[in-house]
Amino acid sequence: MNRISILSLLNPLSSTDNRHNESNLSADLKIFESKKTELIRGFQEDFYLMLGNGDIDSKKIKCNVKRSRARLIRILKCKRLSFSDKVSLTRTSLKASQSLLTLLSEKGKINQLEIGMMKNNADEMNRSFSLNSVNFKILTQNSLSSHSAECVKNKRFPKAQVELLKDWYEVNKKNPYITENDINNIRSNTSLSKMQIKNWLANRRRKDKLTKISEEIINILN
Amino acid sequence: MNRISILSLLNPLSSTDNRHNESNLSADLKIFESKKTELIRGFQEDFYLMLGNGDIDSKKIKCNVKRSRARLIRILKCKRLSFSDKVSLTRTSLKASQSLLTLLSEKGKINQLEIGMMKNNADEMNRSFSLNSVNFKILTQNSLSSHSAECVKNKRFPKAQVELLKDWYEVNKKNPYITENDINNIRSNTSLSKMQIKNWLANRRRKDKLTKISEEIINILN
DNA sequence: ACATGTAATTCATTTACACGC
DNA sequence: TGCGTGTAAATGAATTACATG
Repeated sequence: MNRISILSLLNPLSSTDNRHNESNLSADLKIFESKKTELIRGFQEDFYLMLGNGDIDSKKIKCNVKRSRARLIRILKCKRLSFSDKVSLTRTSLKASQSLLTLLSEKGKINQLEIGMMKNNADEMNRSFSLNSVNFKILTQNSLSSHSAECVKNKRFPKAQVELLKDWYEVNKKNPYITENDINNIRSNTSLSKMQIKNWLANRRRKDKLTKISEEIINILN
Repeated sequence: MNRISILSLLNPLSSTDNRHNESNLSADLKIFESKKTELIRGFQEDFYLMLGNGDIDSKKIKCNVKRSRARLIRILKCKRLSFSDKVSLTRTSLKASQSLLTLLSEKGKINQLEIGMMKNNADEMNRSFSLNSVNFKILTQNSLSSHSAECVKNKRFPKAQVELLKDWYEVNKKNPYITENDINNIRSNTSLSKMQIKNWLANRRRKDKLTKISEEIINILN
């Protein structure tokens, strides 16, 4: 995922899409351009808000992300936009989010974050789009949420971190009880606490067990 | 799914499980028997309540089903019960529900109903058991719910009826617009109204369309 | 530290219905 | 009327957290 240039974000009118460089803009093209400007202006405002003075907590970030998401969805609802225009706007939005977050991170405003929509497999992407709305959300980490008193619990772990846990479980299926060593290993690669790793594994073992039991029940009932 | 005999339901003490016909009942066996009696007594009470005077509306049925479900779950929590005992009790419970509902139907108290748990494929059954609780619920039909002012909407269609709709859609995928004739055909085999069938198909067509669109987006974004 | 019960939350999906063509 | 589309409401499986023994 390429980042959008900070410059073009801060000055949306300087960012032009190559597809639309011809003169004699058609009516639809004008609409596209105005929507794109509207989109980027929104991000521009976000930039100033977020990069200004004052601390940022997970609640503010969450609000920001919700706003961005709502903005994109609202803009995509315009019937005059063609399909490929919508794709283009979605890409722009993603890039802008990514840039904003990266910048925040670089400025030391936040520690670790991920945008849920930047998923690396097509399956996930598919589901994101499946309801005709775009789900992109930010998953702030423990380090971040612990800053704020009214932090919003993020129930779901980041995809990549769950993958790590799954991998460990698959390898150690025969004896799925983790050692202190392996816990530290996972902790260093994730933002999960010791307790979270243990809970995850306990829940995972139970899941396996229940699956086995239900298979037995089915056999018996059949 | 065999029905339990009405006689044995109305007189729980006469119903004995073959497995437990030996004398010299062990302690665990006694527990099993007492739990089974408890279970059936519950249904017995339900029988009298439901078959007595007065009309039955969907709310009453829903209450009854909730109560039955809660009863079974409570009983299954007993740690002294072995796994196969639990299976046996679950079967008994299902049979009793089925019998109760059939009887109600035959008495003209209700028109059409189904117990959701009586699913015909293992996959569903698997999921029903997967959360360590037993989901059986009753799906009352339009004809039933229209009786009652405070009827509870049943959002989900019965599995089997959805299968019919899916079959029709698969066959007519090229031109998924149903004729009056086919609607009547489906109506005669289901409890669905004309509107419901049409809505279902409209929602189904949309689903297909969105899937195609999201695939395109993925291709473009990749 | 563990299994187990269960609360709280999230999410995709299912169904229903309104509006406009 | 039938249709596509937007969207509300409900459902239920799955995820995470925490308490108890």
